[in-house]
Amino acid sequence: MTTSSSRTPSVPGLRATRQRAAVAGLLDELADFRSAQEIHEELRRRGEGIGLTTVYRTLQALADADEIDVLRTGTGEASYRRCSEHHHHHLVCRVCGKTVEVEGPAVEHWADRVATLHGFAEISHTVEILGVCAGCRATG
Amino acid sequence: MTTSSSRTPSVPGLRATRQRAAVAGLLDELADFRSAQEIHEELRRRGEGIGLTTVYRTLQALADADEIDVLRTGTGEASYRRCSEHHHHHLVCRVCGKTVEVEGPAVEHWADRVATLHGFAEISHTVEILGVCAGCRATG
DNA sequence: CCCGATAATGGCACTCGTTGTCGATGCCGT
DNA sequence: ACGGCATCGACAACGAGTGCCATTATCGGG
Ligand SMILES: [Zn+2]
Ligand SMILES: [Zn+2]
Ligand SMILES: [Zn+2]
Ligand SMILES: [Zn+2]
Repeated sequence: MTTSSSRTPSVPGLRATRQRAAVAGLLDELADFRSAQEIHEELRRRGEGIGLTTVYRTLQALADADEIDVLRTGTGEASYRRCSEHHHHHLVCRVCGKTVEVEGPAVEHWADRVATLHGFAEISHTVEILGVCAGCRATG
Repeated sequence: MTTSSSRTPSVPGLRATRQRAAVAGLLDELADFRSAQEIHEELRRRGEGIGLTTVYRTLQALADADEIDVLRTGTGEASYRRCSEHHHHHLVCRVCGKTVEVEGPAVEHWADRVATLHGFAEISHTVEILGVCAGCRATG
C-alpha cells in the first residue's frame, strides 16, 4: 500500500498501456506470490479487459526489468510478486502462501565463499525458505 | 563410479525390474543433473528398451525415496541427480552444468533462525548457487 | 518349478502452463 | 491529425508431465 502509482518508471522502449498499468497496479496491492492465471482471473473479475497472453508477456517484461520477483512452485509453474529493489529472499508459508521478505549477510557471504573456494566466478544464487506460519498453525 | 550395484536397496512394496535398474545404474555414473527426457534418450541410445512414461515414474519414485535430488531449471523442467544421503546443496556451473555438492552450518542456522523469528515452523529450504567454473572460464 | 495375484510397463490420449502467430488496435513522436 | 510501430488478444501450437488400461513381468506360495 501507498507505493501504487510511484512505480512503473516508464521503461525506455516500452509503451504505457492500460493493460500494463492494470497488471502493475494489481501487483502493487497483492502481498503474496500469484501465478499468471490467478492475476488474469482477478483482473477479469474486476472488469479489466485483458487477454491471458498479454498478462503472461507483461509479467515476463516486468521480471526482465527486475520490477518483480519470480519463483517456481513445486509443480514448476511460475509465480510473481512485487518486491523491494534490494537483494533479498523469501520466507513462504506452504499452507496459505503468506510471504515475508528476508535478508542477511550470512547467506550471501556463505554462498560467495563456498563458490569461490571451488573456483567458480560470476556467482548468483537462489534461496527460498518454506514453513508454516503462526496463523496457519493456530487454525490447524 | 564403484557405487554401481550396492545402491537400489530393494524398497519394500517395490519390485526389482530391468528398467528400474537401468535408470538407477545410469544415474550412478552420471555426475550432473539430467532431465527425464535426457535420461530416456541415453538409455535408448544404449539399447535399453524402456518407455518414457516409465522413466518419469521411476525418477519420481527415486525422488520420493530420497535416493536422488530434484531441481527445476530456469524453464521449470525437472532435473535429477544421484546424491549423497546427508543434507547438502548444489553449486552448479551455468555453462557446462558441472555440479558440486556443498554444505555448511551457516545457511542451515540462518534459515532456521530467520524463519523461527517470523513465527514459522516445520521449516525447510532450497538453496542453489550458480556460477561459472574454472574450466569454462579458461575456455572462454 | 510352476502358477496366480498383482505390481510394473509403455503406447497413447490428454491436461495444462506457456509461447508463437498475425491481423487488428492504440500509443506517441512529428 | 497522421503514421509507424509497439502492443493486444483470440487462437493454434508446443512441450513437460500424467491418466488410462491392456499387456507383461515379478515373486511369493504351493
Ligand atoms: Zn500461513
Ligand atoms: Zn541472496
Ligand atoms: Zn563449467
Ligand atoms: Zn540446507
